[in-house]
Amino acid sequence: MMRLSTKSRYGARLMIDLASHYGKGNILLKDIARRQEISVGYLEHLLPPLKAAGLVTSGRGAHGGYALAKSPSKINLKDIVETMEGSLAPVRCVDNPALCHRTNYCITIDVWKELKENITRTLESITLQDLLGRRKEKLETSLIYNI
Amino acid sequence: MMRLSTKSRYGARLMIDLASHYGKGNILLKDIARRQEISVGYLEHLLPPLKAAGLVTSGRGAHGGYALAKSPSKINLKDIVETMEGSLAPVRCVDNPALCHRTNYCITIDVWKELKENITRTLESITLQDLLGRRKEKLETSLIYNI
DNA sequence: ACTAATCTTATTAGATTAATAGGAATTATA
DNA sequence: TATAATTCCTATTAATCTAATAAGATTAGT
Repeated sequence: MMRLSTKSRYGARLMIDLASHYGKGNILLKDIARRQEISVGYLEHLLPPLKAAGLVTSGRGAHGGYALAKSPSKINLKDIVETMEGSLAPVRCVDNPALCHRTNYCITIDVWKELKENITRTLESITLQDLLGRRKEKLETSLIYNI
Repeated sequence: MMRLSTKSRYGARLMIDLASHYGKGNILLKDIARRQEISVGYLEHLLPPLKAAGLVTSGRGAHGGYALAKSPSKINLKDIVETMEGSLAPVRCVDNPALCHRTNYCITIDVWKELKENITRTLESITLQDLLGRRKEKLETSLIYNI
């Protein structure tokens, strides 16, 4: 069904949460879990790859927790989704043409490549900073209309 | 992993095959299966939804087979992939916001909507006719360079 | 030492996907 | 009208992937 895994969905929310506390030191998984309604145990799976990708830093023990490794304006959704999914290719052969012996005369592979590039560009164009701005906006309009 | 199912991949190849025989009457699954290296049994699963979507017509019994319901220039990849996948939404809540109680203040849902629209536009822009043209081109350049 | 946190690995259950199999229904034609 | 060739339909299986939990090891401040 060409669906993002929950790793990506939760990963995005996790990173937005970290972004909204950027500059305030290490943030506890426990607190993120409460705010985002995701179990600590599940969050624990999301962080190692994000750390390996250089998107977050961590500290262990007391005063431990997580923080963004760089400013929210320097991290975009492509960074996050790509590390969570492993690849943005909608079809395996796009990353590894050797998988299919038809690659040489197959035209659909070119289309799937275009689709991947398009998805990549779209996600690249949205930074965590943008998302914080959007949230503020959404919150304000919902306050106006929902009270 | 945000992958297209093989239904979409095979569906695209099936439809290109039909497009390349457009106007020549009904085409046998047996022949498509041979040319595309897909089992007849599997192809049989792909066709009912394509037929329901008004993209192909079929005839049973002797002289039976399948044909495009309209010209290759009038069918695009969005038509095909959407009927094969059921939806192009990368996240369920995009099609059905009621699934998640956070929809009202969630910002990521807006991003996933944008992603869906982007994927839709990309696939819409490529018709079966375009793909036939590309194949011709690819074949010619491969003849030049691979002999 | 104690406590609170991240880190690591294993396991389970569930959902989805891919593919096959077998037979029913249909239709031109000999 | 029998036959052969085809689409159509339903069930089943096997494999893969995903989501989520659990339990303990490691680390670091107090």
